[in-house]
Formats: sequence, C-alpha cells, structure tokens
Amino acid sequence: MLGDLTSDFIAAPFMRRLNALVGLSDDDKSAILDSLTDARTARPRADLLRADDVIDGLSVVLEGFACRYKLLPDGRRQIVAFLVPGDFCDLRVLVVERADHAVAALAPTTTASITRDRLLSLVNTRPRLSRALWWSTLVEDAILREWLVNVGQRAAIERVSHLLCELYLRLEAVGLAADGRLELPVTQSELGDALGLSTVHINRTLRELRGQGLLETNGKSYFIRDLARLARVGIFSPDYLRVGRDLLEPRPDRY
Amino acid sequence: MLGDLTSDFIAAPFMRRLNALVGLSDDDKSAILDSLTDARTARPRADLLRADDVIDGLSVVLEGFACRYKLLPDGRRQIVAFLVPGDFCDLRVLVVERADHAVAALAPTTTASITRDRLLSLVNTRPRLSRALWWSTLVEDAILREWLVNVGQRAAIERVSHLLCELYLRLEAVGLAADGRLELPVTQSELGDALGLSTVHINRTLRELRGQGLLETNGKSYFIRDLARLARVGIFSPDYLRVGRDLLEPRPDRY
DNA sequence: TTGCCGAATTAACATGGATTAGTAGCCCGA
DNA sequence: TCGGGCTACTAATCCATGTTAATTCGGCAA
Repeated sequence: MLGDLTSDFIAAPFMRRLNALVGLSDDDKSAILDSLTDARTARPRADLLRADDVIDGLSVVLEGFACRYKLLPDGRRQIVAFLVPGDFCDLRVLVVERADHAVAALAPTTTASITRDRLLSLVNTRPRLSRALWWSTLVEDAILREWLVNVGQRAAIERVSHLLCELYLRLEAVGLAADGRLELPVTQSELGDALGLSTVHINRTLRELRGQGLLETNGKSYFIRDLARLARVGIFSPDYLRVGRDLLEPRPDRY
Repeated sequence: MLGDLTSDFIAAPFMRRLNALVGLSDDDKSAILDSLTDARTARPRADLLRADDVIDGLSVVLEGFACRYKLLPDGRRQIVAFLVPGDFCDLRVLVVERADHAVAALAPTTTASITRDRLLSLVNTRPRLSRALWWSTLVEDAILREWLVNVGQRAAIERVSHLLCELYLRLEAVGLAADGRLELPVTQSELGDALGLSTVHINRTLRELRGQGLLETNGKSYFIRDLARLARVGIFSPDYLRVGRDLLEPRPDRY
C-alpha cells in the first residue's frame, strides 16, 4: 500500500475516473486504494512496459502522461493511445500475460500496481469494481476506433482539432484541465506519431489553428479559445468517450 | 436452437475459432451451440446493427462477411473491422447496451444470436467459454491497434498487402482459405474505406501488386502467389492475431 | 556566462495519393 | 433483348502532406 494521505491525493484522478461511471461504494474505494502498491516514477521516454514483456500485474497511471505505441522494424512509430492519470497500462493482464505493444512515459509519470492475484480476487468479489474495469476497457476500445476514423478519414487540421478536443475532455474529467486550458507534455513529433502526420505538418497545422483564433499555445500549455468551434473543425462528438454511460446509470444493479 | 446437423455444419467456422485457443470440452461446445437461436441471413449492404441500437443479445457471424464502420456527418466512412465467420458482432453487449458503431453485411451473411441472459449464465458457469470470449475481444483489440498502425504509418502498397495477409490468415484459420486462395466479397471501394485510401488508389495498388507477380485477382477471388513476399511488402507479422496464444495454452486451468 | 542539445519553427521543394472524368464489363430486372 | 446501375479500371491533373534543410529558441550543465 502507499502512504495514506499521499496516496489519496495522488490517486485522486484515478478514483475520480473509476467513480464516474459506477458510483463505487466507500468500501470498494478503499479496497482498491489499499491494493495499490509499488508506486514508482518513470522519466520521460522510459518504457513502462515493453512489447513481449511478461505482465505480472496491473499498473495504473497516477500522475503524468504516457502512450501506447507500436514500432515498425524500420523505426516508424504509431502511438495507439495516450494514457492520462486514471488510465490503466495493461488491463488485458487479466487474461493475457504478454503485451503486443509497448507503453512509454512521455512526461515524468507515476504509476502504482495491483498484483494479478489481488486483482482477480477484487474482481470476483466486487461486481461494481469489475464493471468499472470493463467500462474502462470499453472506453479504450471506443477511443481506438475513433482514432482509426481520425487517421483514416480526417484531414490534418481536423485530426489535430479532434485530438485536442478529446484530450481536453479526458483531462477535464480527471480534474487536470479547465477553462479551455490544458497541459500536454508531448512534443510535436509525438503528436505526429499519434496522428500519422509529420512533425513539420503538425507545426503548420497548429499555426493554422492559432491563426484562426481557435488555439493559443505556449510551450506545452494549450489554451482552447473556443471549444465548440474547435469541435466543429475536428468533427468531434464526445459520445465515444462515454460509451453507454447514460444507459448504465439508471440500472446500476442489473448485473 | 438451430437445426442440428445444419447448425453443426454452418457453425463450423465459429466452433473452430472458439476451439482454437482454449480447447473447449464437448460439453462446452454443445452448450454454446444449443444456445444459438434465431439464425437469419442479411443481404449485402444491410445493417446487422446500427449505431445507437439497443443490443439485446450477442450475434455471431456464421457465414458471409461483414464490417464494423463509423460514419462522419459528411458521409465519409471508416471501416474499423472486418468480421469473418466465427466473429462476434457485438461482444460488448455483456456490459454496454448500445453500440457506438454500426455493423453491416458486405456479402449475404448468416448470423445467429444468444440472448443476453443466456450468455451471462454461460459465462458464469463455464470458465473456459468465458476465456474464449475474452480472448476474442483481445484479438479484436489487437487487430484494431494494428489497423491504426497500418493506416497511420504504412504506404498504400504496404497497407493493401498487410490487409491481404491478415485476411488470408484469418480466413484460413476458419477453413475458408487455403493454398493462397481466398474470396473477399468486398468492393474496392470498401477496401478503400477500410484502409483510408480512395477507390482509385486501391485499384492502382492492386494493379501494382499484380504487376509484381504477388497477386492474382479475378473478381472477388484473390490468389496470393507468394505469401512470404507479400508479408514482406506489407511489413506484416502475424503475432497480433494470436495474442497470448502460446502463453495461455500451457496453463489452461489457471483461471 | 558559455556552449550544447533537443524542440519549435519556417521555407523550398518533392511526391503520394485524391479528385475528376471518363470507358468498359457485368448482372439483373423489365 | 434492352437498358440501368454497379463495379472495375484507367488517365490527367491537382493538392495535401512529406522531406530536407536551416534558423531560432529555451533549458541545462560546466
């Protein structure tokens, strides 16, 4: 377990996220908090998980920013997901022991772990917790599908806008963005790897968004001046971030 | 339930697929076969599932060919997955009631369903079946990630080659392709929607592959003349289609 | 302070793939 | 049998994005 006060504080985004859907009981909350062990902080660029690593437990991002990625043999890299505080590194540990992709920290990133056995017993005894985990994976899937749409169909300016909208909402949901302001501790080259665009073109596109008065940037601080308009440019609709949310709440006791 | 002999026959690819990983018992097999009801055949272009549809059960593709897709308001379409016999239309029915994307038949497609309640009871009483379903979703996820890599990083000829390799292996796994020959009942425009390329460019690219002696096509019949070489062109590695396979088999009783 | 290095930025140029605009083949229904 | 509507296929042209290369900026270590 982690230090109590500290852990509550650091784990706030995580709990906020789990709580958002299923309304965990206090008991559930402390059960999962007490299961978190082995907090550690990774430096930017460090791998949290390498492809083919044997996974021995579930890690949660508590602070920082990370990504899932896959490499081609010639060095091309596709980032297939961004992980923000509250996201899991490797939920599929429940079933599979080895990852097919790597996870890397992009900013200094603190994670904590739950052992596989502990996780399995939590899941078996706490249905709401189990549902919360399921929900997490489903949202991840939905995001992945939306990213495929993004990269497959949208033009550069639409892609960038869409990603900014998504990240703003996700960070806002865990209390890390507000009033249009967010910190994205990623380089333009990393944005490019996520969107299938070159660094240069990311830069051009951000300039264009700034020119249209939609965005201000200052280093890694982003200020979305008009979220509604940015969403229109990015053909962004937030539905996919709340998969089944409204439907689950009215009947939380169904399963 | 479906007619017995007929159902065994039609459901062969499905059972083959479930069986591939976890080695179901005869008992498991008949349990799931007996749960299949309501077989129906959809025509090409018919939606099997519409976005926002309330899902009342799990459908399995028994015969034919289908796709998951998402539409942008202006009509652009991204196909986010192909479903071959043995694939599930909507596994997330276990948790969520509404789909965030649609599923459409591309060829005449026969599906059968399992009611949600029946499915839940199967899952609760048959751990190996439950594992098989989990595995299915994980493979789907892995494919989705690989598609994102494909569309985000690979050039057109690589993308097309990669997809052909993937579909060949997936169809071969359920007994629907062999000796380099496969039937793809999809139009070139549909391939384009899956790969983020225009119809015209799909056509050019197929011509190029034919020109290089890698491929022969005749209508919707494809003949891969040299799978190894095609895989090299497509930077294709089949690992992602067997997520954790080798790791699960040695300890099938672990959960 | 100086020097270094990675990241941001910009400009010039190159190109892969989109778009447009056709023709031709094929199936199917009248 | 004909005609209509897809789908395959091709060529010409255009443009969004990649590539290359150089400059600037900011932080950080000596």
